Amino acid sequence: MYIDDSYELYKKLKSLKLLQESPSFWWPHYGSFEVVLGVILTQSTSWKNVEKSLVNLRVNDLLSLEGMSTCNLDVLMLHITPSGYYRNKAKYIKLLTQNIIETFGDFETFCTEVSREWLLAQKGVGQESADSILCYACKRCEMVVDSYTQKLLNALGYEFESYDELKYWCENIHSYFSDEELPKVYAEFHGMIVEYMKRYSSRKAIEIVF
DNA sequence: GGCCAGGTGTAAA
DNA sequence: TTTACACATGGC
Repeated sequence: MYIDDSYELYKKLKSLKLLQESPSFWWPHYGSFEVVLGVILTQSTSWKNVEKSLVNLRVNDLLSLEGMSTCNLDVLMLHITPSGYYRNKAKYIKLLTQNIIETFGDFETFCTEVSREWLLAQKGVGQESADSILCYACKRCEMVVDSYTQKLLNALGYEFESYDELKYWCENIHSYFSDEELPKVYAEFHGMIVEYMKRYSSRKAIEIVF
């Protein structure tokens, strides 16, 4: 099957009913501070391992901006050990949360005022993490693309030079939706791509559905 | 036992 | 500006 544009891909994935009907728009606790932590923790790491870390942080009452920014670094490393790269990730989380408080004061202000450039200037936050935070924590109008997106579109015959090129191809669906529904559409679009690839591409079978 | 996961920073070419 | 490598755990 040939896919003309991102809207067709979106509709196709939508018809597969890959996401559970829930108000969370794929990322658990969409729109909350917890998403920021998940974004860092899940870098090159399975979500199962991230959940272990999030449980550790939750039972120790550390799932807040203040809790994270003031937490002892060694304690933080211990809690997030299951997610791998724990030394780097602990440092990045601590710095990021401290900078959020220093620059924006609280999470709500952060969500409305933070820019992509500000996020990209933070250690441990690359393009995908910046967009993930904007899309899933701040409910902004930013599409996340990742290696799954890349692989899927390559399999469908597309080639992209850069992250941005791929992102803009995906964001082309914007003309089919209102500004109000767009953040959720992007959130769900990326979520559907990930779920699709996890299910069908694990070996070689992209053609199963397309 | 090897490979991969909801990537990023850094150093060297 | 690109490429190579380090960072690390747990599931399959």
